[in-house]
Amino acid sequence: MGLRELKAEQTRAAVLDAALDAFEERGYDGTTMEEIAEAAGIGIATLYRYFPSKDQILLDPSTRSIGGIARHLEARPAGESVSEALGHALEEFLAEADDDSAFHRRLRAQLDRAAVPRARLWDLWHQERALLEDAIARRAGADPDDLWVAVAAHTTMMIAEMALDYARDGCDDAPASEWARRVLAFVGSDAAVLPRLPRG
Amino acid sequence: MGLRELKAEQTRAAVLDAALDAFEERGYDGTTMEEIAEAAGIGIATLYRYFPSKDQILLDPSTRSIGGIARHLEARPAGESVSEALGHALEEFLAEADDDSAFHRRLRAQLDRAAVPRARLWDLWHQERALLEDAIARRAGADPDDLWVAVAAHTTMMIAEMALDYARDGCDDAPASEWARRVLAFVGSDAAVLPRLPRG
DNA sequence: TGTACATCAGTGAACGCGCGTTCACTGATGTAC
DNA sequence: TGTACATCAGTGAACGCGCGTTCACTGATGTAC
Repeated sequence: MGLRELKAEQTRAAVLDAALDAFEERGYDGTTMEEIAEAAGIGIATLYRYFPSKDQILLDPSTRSIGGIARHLEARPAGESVSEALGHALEEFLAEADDDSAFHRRLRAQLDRAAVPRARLWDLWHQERALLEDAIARRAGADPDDLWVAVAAHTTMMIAEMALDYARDGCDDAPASEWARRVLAFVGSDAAVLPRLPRG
Repeated sequence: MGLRELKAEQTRAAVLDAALDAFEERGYDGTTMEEIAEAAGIGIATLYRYFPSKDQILLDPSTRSIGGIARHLEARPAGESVSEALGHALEEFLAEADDDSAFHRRLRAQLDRAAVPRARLWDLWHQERALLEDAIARRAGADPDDLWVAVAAHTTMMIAEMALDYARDGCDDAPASEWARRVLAFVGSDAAVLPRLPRG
């Protein structure tokens, strides 16, 4: 890595640091791009060179990790069934989240508080699910439009989302993968409480 | 209803009409509040008197119908099990959506295209789910923080979301309740493809 | 039924604000020879 | 190793834009008597 790239990385990190501090202190909407630039020690034009919009500052790590579950699924050995491979992919994805730095968690907390970035994050989750559907269909040799494929992807993402939520805010310190196990115990068992539609 | 309220309703409807036309023609971001006001035949200050922000124009019907599933659940007879009552509540909620006017569908299509309103809509879904959790817990006499309650609410909302999505964009003209049945066949059966976590 | 007053929708111009863009430029870093 | 040139990060001021707010005001509708 040349000196230029090194300095660019440093500048990028300085912006993230400055922005996070400012957001935590004054909130996302209460912080201007000018203030972020000043705190990061760069000019406003430079800031926009690194991040094309304010929300991209918060979304930077999320954007980089898009497609994670699908990639994990594709990396699983061919011998595993779809369920097994999906379980391992989910496990690995959640383990990554558990390993996330405190910095990532702080970013994520700010993400949840600001409407526009949150909308973008949801868009990313939607993309993640679409990628997962493709990966499931490929592994199963099924049509990506098969309903069971969509259901499998939706369910997996729902479990992932609940596991991450509870690992972050839940009542004990269990890691996300443990929460996924607990959730799954209620989804996949005979004791599951599902809506029972009338006139079956 | 007095003359004042009547005129207010008319004005509100005129704004929604004008805004929807404009959004469909030039997009949400490509339409200014001034243009909407002019097309609705009112002043800009009046427009802000009716809708405190641009996104609230698109969210108006969604905001009014918040808490629908939970209300349906609470209206079910006490004799029904949680699963049965949840099934009926879901069915009734989806039937309402199927009955929605073409106008509502057009609004919803624009909602899906604009980031900020979409974020607000997701917030509303989140609230809807929280209300449903409370309603489920009350009916079952359970603690609202029980994990099975959250799982039941999440799953129900997931099914509702998928059913509405497929009813809107799906490959055939089946109503949302029919799509819910199809989805449920993959969630609640032995054939369900769920992630199987390792080291159970 | 009429009168006097209260209430409130409607008005449009002016404004503050911050996002994101653009510009012509400087100077540091990288590279070719 | 030095020189000449290319590349590109960084700059800051100025700007366009549209959202949402505020203001003092008009006039229609509602109500008390």
